[in-house]
Amino acid sequence: MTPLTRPHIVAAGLRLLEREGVDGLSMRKLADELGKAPAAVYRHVSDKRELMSLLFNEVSRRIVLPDAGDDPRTAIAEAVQSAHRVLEKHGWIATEMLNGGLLGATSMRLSEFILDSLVRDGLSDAQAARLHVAIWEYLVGHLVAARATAPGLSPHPMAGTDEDYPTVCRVAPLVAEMSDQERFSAGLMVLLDGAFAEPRASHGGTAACEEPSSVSRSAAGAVE
Amino acid sequence: MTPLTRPHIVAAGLRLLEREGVDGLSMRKLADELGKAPAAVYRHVSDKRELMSLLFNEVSRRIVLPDAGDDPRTAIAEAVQSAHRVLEKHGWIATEMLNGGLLGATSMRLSEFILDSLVRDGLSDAQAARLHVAIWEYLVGHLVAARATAPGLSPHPMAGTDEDYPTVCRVAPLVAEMSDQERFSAGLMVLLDGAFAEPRASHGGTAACEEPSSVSRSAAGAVE
DNA sequence: ACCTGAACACCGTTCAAGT
DNA sequence: ACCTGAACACCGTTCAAGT
Repeated sequence: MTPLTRPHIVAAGLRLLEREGVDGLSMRKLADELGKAPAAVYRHVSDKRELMSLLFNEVSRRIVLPDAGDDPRTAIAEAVQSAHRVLEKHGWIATEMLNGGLLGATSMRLSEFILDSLVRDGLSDAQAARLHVAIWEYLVGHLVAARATAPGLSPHPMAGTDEDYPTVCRVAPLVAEMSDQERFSAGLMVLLDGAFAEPRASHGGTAACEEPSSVSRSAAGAVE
Repeated sequence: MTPLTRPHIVAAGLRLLEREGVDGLSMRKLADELGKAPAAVYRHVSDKRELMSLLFNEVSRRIVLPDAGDDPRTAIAEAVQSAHRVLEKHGWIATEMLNGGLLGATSMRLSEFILDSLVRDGLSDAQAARLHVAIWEYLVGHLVAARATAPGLSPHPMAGTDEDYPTVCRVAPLVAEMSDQERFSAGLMVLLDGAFAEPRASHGGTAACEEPSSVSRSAAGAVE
């Protein structure tokens, strides 16, 4: 009836994703959801890959960046944690992250924010670049790992773990007790601890240990 | 002719993966490679998911752990870098990491090694658990991100980046100059810097900054 | 036991043809 | 311009039947 538009397609895609999960989203079902023939979608979207990219962009638009002016360490922590909260709700993002193109448009906002904060704080371009990549990769890895460990997807029951891997067995319950948020924040804090312990390119003094290590806890607490 | 065995299947799977990539590996093509009907494979392997799990295990067997006795920071760096080198060669591992089960059997060796090293060094179980998860997630994230950024998969050419994201544009070339190994090591070192700057549960003194920060470089150099 | 043939219920994508 | 019908070249998985 009414002609198809990209916004319609994106909305229907997200609806389908929410209702049936990643495996429930096919070009055919999408067309069905829109009341059209499968081929009709291809007039407006060149590819399934492009479709997923549009969906990712729509979701990542909801990442909120804190006001500039905060201490850069806290600001970065808040921004990345916001990204985590937004993306974590959509399991399919981890799945589609591998197809490339997802790292495109909207996530640039986050990248710019992180890099800018780091450079403002006195890191060299090279240091900032390295750290930014590390943070991004950690976020991606956490999303993927959380997905792989998700209930119902637990790895095959493994034999003889107790004798062969005593430390793993002793420590594993501790990890299970932590919420996903806690796990993510803990790792992010270690990463930021490492980054902000590095010597600055040009700042106050030589200052390798300029902040007490309790900052890691307070920065985490500010967001929770 | 000769009856099928799981080792035969695994070997054929890896052959196919190497020759044609992830998309070239289907149950049907695998059966073809083995000279059997598609259904024959299901006598020996219950699932495609189980097949992928077997393949992952075969590959991750090649991860080499350093001799115990080294300084734990260096030991962990070497072990994780070995894992990186082994897994990085197989792009399909990132793709299949999401299906769960992959984190099962063989990768336990690496986990046990990391956790044991950390606990021996004086970290509490809880600290070790958190850090181990962070390291693992960083490794996964790097593999996935490297895959997504791989040549030929570059994100859609984005419009107007230069004005909207000046820092990203200035810094991006610096990242492109780094090899994959360098990128990975840089992030890993930041992570370990953060971890080993944390206060120990029970060790020598209070010792928050017990090592000079140049260690981050030397640990990386020891492996290259 | 081990395997085959044939089918079921799907995919993404294309393309001539319709309005 | 926008859409449909029908097809092409695939998937993973199952199951009765063969040897």
